[in-house]
Amino acid sequence: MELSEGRLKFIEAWGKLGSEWGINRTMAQIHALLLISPEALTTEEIMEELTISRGNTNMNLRDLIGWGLVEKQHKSGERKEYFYADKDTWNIARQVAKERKKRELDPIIKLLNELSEVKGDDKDRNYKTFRSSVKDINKLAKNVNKTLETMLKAEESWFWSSIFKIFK
Amino acid sequence: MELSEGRLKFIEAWGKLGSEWGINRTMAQIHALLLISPEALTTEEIMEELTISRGNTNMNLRDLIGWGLVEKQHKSGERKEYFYADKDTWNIARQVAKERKKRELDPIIKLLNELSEVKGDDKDRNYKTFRSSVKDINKLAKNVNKTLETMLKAEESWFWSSIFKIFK
DNA sequence: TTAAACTTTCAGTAATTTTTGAACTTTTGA
DNA sequence: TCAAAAGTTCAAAAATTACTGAAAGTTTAA
Repeated sequence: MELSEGRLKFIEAWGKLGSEWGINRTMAQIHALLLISPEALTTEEIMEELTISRGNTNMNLRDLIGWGLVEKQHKSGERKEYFYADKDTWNIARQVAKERKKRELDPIIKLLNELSEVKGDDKDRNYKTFRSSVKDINKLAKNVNKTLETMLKAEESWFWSSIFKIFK
Repeated sequence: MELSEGRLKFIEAWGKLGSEWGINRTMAQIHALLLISPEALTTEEIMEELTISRGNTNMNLRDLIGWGLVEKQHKSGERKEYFYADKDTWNIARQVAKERKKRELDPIIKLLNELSEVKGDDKDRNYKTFRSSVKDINKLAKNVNKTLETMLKAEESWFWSSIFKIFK
């Protein structure tokens, strides 16, 4: 396979994977493009490479920066902004985990705690099942949460940092 | 909070969570409803509770069965089919991991292996970055894959089964 | 074999999400 | 201070995804 074909396939696959996990396809594609680009790119270059509009490019780049996956760079003597993606897979995974935890896990734990307080009749089977399901999911969510928190500050833990070395 | 309100919030939240992770909202809501229902429910009951059409209910139930999260039940003397969800959170997580691995991870690993074969000029910076990114992601994907495989047959491993007891 | 009870399918419609592009804002250098 | 170049915004359009409902299919019992 040629490089140019490989690049296209990579971008396409990364976009598809993103959309299967609730991430905007274009955003994932821009990320993919930056991942395989040695130098930082301009908005123009991204627009052209992926044939998408200026507005779309701009918005998705901001989102990627918001996710901590891409950073703006300025070259001295130039007005233009350049965009660069961190290529360390472990950092990428870390960032994504961190963001999704904040955006999704934290709110769901908050809700589950509220739902644990629901009052009802202990003889009501609906009530018993509700309580039991909420309790179990809550427990799982809290464990995942605790694990993520530990992972996200792995440096401090000899246990996790040795586990992670296996992955690196 | 009252039970009826809690049930609605739970269903809503599960649906939202699903959609954030690339799972059809209605499918997640049906799953949520079954999770908090002590008895298996009929199509009619689900339709009514969630105010969705028969066709929608039927298709999403099939998908849930396909994901291994819901099972059909038959009550003797009755024509109707009843649907029941496994309420063990660990089984749910397991099933989801198993299915997503099969549907998404396996194909991406296949592609990454192909992309590892891309030929090019070692002096080309684009080529070098491409190779390096593909290689790193491939490594991560394979490690995740191996870990999932181990987890999915956790019973056989004293190490993982003791880790999992923490989560249960 | 018929009919009632239930399930499945899918073309058309509706809802949601994403993208465009042109107007607007900001920055910079002359 | 101005105009060119770059960056941002967002209403409307396009694309995608999900849902409905009615017709077709299946199963069961008499």
